[in-house]
Amino acid sequence: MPEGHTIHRLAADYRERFGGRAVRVTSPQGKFSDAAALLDGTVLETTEAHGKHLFLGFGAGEWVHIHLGLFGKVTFGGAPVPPPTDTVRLRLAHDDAHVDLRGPTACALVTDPEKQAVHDRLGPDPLRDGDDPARAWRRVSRSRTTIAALLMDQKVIAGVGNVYRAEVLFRHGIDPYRAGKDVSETEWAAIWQDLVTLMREGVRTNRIDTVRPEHTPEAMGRPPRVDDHGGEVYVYRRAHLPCHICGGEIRTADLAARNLFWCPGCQRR
DNA sequence: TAAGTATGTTAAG
DNA sequence: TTAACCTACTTAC
Repeated sequence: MPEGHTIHRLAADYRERFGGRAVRVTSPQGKFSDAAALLDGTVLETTEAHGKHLFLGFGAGEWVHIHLGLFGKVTFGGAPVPPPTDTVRLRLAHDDAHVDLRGPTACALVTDPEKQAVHDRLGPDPLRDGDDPARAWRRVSRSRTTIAALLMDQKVIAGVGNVYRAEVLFRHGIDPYRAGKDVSETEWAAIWQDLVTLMREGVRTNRIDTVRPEHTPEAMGRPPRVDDHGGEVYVYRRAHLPCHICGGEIRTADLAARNLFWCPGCQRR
């Protein structure tokens, strides 16, 4: 379930479990077999995440560039290593553990310059120390595109997906259809800082929780949420349900082929 | 068994 | 704007 927090968490998990060790590299499904053969038996030196892109560094300028897309999944497991199922694109293993990658949009061996080209086309990432929100602000403040679309544009800001997009706009009371140029610099600074906090928490817990303590089901005497997407949220996938704060009906719409959710009562144009 | 859905992206028209 | 790609799970028939 991949937004940026998932990928940063994966970078840490791959590094912790396989970093600094020689690993067996295979591609049971076959689409990565040639590259897997080249890497087999070499040491995983480092890992890195930028937005939703994951890089596994095998030294000598050899990187595996992974993008999970909508369906990709990574599962870690221990030893003994079980026989792989036929959808495993990439398996790393050593004597104590293994990890399987299934269904990624991208899994390719790339060089340093090719990796750099990926960084160059991504905007600043709230989860990368030192990334500059002003770079994103320059684009947002000059754009007639909606803030909802801009938050999903990885060239503008890297790592935000459909859940963080909907939730951060709700938390700041901003209507998703407001144009970027009509968002104030103060509002943008607050959105960025909030994303830093929310996404760091997401890396820690491996899920997306955006509801403030005073609005949780327990605090408000509501029944627990039924939806199974993992975290506690205000509007994501809550179409036609009452808003936790104003009680009005949460709306949903298609925006650039993705589901948008917002509360017209709490979010202002 | 088939259809529908999902926290994503790219390329073609 | 649409289709294509990748997987797994749920629901309908």
